Amino acid sequence: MTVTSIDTERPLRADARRNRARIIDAARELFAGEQPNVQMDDIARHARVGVGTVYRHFPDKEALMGELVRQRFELFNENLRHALADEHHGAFAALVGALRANVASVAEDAATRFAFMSGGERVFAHAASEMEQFMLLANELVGRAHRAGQLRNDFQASDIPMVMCGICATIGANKPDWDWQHHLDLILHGIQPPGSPPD
Amino acid sequence: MTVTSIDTERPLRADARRNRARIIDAARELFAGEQPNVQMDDIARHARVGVGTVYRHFPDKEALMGELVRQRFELFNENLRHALADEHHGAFAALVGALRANVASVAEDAATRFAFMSGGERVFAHAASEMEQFMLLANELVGRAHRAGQLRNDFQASDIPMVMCGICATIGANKPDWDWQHHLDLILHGIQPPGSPPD
DNA sequence: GACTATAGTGAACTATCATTCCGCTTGTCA
DNA sequence: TGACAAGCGGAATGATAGTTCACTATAGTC
Repeated sequence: MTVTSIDTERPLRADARRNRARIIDAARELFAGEQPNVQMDDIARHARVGVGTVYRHFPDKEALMGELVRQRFELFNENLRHALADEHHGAFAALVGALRANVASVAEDAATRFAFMSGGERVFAHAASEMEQFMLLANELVGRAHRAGQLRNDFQASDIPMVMCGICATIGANKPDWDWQHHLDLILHGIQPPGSPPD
Repeated sequence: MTVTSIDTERPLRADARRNRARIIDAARELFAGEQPNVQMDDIARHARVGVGTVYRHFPDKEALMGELVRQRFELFNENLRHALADEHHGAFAALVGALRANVASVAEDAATRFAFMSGGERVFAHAASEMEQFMLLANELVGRAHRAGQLRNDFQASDIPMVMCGICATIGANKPDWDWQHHLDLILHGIQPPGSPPD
């Protein structure tokens, strides 16, 4: 929980702040799109900015992708917190809801999918603290479902990113007859305890 | 089922036949290894052959990878045929056995994993007939398990490559605390009908 | 309005790899 | 054992894409 930014450092100039946001938005949009290979020049052009400006804000491509991943993990964490706050449904339903939301979220973010699939240590490093938070929340959610007897004994919090990685691959393969919702459903069935009632 | 090779074409010269095999072996070994980016030069060097020789045998890198994928699918198909021939176990157990064998097989073949994950139409095209065969066998195996009431209604043969793709991603991510056997187990639990007895 | 630190620009540079090309080598067969 | 088609080698080529840098522009401040 250490704040790495020095408090004495000046705030960004107005135009720089604006451009930084545009770059991130452009990158997000392009990574959400069809083409698998998003290039720095593309991002710069789409943000209506020179490549040099992109490099002023991010030391390299991985850092930019890392920021996208970081922001995505913030969304993931919101989903997990929302599930933890849910009093109306059971512990398992809350977990399922969070997983569905996360998978839907990553479905529109090729950068994060890429990070999941490639191991991408460098990329993940930028999001280290959000990922740490993610695992804490996931542990909490999984623990609750276990205590309620609604989860297979051998399912752990660390299985969540693994399973998400698998579904990222299915999404990214972009095969018309591969239904990643269905893939997720199979897994959600699989993580219930043996002999669970039909759903 | 069309044979594209012309029967009148000459057999390869002895040295060429030997080199072709060495290239394929070298490629297989390198793709089985650690490094994610296998280059044509690497393959040539590892096969103790010039790059030009690699290109004499395969028009491009995708064709070489395609051959690896084709051979891997031959192994997959053997696994499926073996499962279909199995009289001693139930239909579900046979399916499970085949899936386990296939996943174990793909675990040592980054080229095929890559093909699964990237969609890789060009690569898969080389293995079209083996894949067709694969789907036929998979259909047969899945149909049998369905008829025995041992499989979720919504699980189809086309889910098999999808699920394998997901596990390929888990394997390829190469994270120490991600256990792809466990990933497969979760899915195998998930494809049983609701309310199945504990296993 | 002038000053200057901060920011922006994009052509040029660089690294990485797949792929080609052509002179040389070697199986094969009469 | 010659002839020569088939095969080989690997430096050179080309394409792609990330990154740099010398220069220009401008927001913030007095």
